[in-house]
Amino acid sequence: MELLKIYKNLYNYFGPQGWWPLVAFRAEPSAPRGKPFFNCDHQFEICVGAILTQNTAWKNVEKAIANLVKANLLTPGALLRCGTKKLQTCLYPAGYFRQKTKKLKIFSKFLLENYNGDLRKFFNSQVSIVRCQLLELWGIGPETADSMILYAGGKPTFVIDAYTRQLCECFGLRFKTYDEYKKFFVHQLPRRAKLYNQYHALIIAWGKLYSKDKKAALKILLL
DNA sequence: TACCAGGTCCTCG
DNA sequence: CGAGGACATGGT
Repeated sequence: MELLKIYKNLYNYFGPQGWWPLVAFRAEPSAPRGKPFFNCDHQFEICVGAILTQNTAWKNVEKAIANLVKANLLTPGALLRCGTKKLQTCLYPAGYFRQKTKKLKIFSKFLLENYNGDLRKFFNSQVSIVRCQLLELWGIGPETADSMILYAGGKPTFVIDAYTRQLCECFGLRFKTYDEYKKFFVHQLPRRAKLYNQYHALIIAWGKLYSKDKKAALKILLL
């Protein structure tokens, strides 16, 4: 299973994937040197999206984020101050709305208390520390933490999700833990955020196809 | 009508 | 540890 070759096959088929699908703020089209440009607001939206999309279709997450925007709640301070009932109503379409309300509150509180709500400051800390801090928070597991670090922080951390495991499974590969999957990928790929970002996004595109048309999806891998 | 979607936490053996 | 269940809505 040659990961770079698979990457190329996926890239050739699906083409370059967009940056994290922002709802409230569009990413700047004229980013310098192809680097994604985002500010604190983008970063926070990405983190919120990462939590809301846990085991949930992105379509439903979009509705919830749109509600947050309309209610002017897309900052750590506003989320923390917002009443639980009101926040639950906003998050309702994303499912697990009681749990997710709690998760967003806890995450916002953490950011405010430790980084004054400044996402840039947070992600500029050492990656291993950022990851540990995220994992200590209730409601944030390894995938959500890595998504935040990669997509909001722009740091090279490979994200493993259900589709990634599914792809490995196609090659008869199965590991026990999240970290074992991660090692398998990072040991074989150049350590670059851009690559990790595209690769993960491509795997998602592939996974969605796979769920509809296994044959077509398998064919792409084996080109 | 069931089953699943870019997981995580809790409980029980 | 590891399996099994709970959490919840919306699309197919």
